[in-house]
Amino acid sequence: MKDYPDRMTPEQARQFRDDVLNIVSQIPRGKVTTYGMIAALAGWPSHSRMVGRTLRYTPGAELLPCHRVVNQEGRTAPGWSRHRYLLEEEGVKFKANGHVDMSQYLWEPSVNME
DNA sequence: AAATTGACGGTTA
DNA sequence: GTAACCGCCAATT
Repeated sequence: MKDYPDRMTPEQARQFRDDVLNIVSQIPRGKVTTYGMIAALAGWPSHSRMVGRTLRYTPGAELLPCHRVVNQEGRTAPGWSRHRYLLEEEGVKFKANGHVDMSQYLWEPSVNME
């Protein structure tokens, strides 16, 4: 059963975009979060791909700590070599398999939004 | 309108 | 660890 609309209204799309950018900007230094987490916080679970899309194609995402967003596996973004470097610069350690140690660096989002 | 494409998530082998 | 699928959904072809 889909508990979501078939298609986002432009208004919802705008809201979603704003929420995503807002959430990303709140990730503390040295911590990371996941695409799915952000999507859920924005009120649209299962829109994890849209989060990545937003970060990739939204001009100004470079001003945000978008490097603190990784997938749930702890892997860095494909085709973005700097990603890992930027995280290591903040003290985030990577496991031997090249993934972020999520159990240690995953950001526990604060519940005070809306 | 149908198929393909992703800065994804999850399961199975 | 890798690889192959499947589900997801807006954008693109």
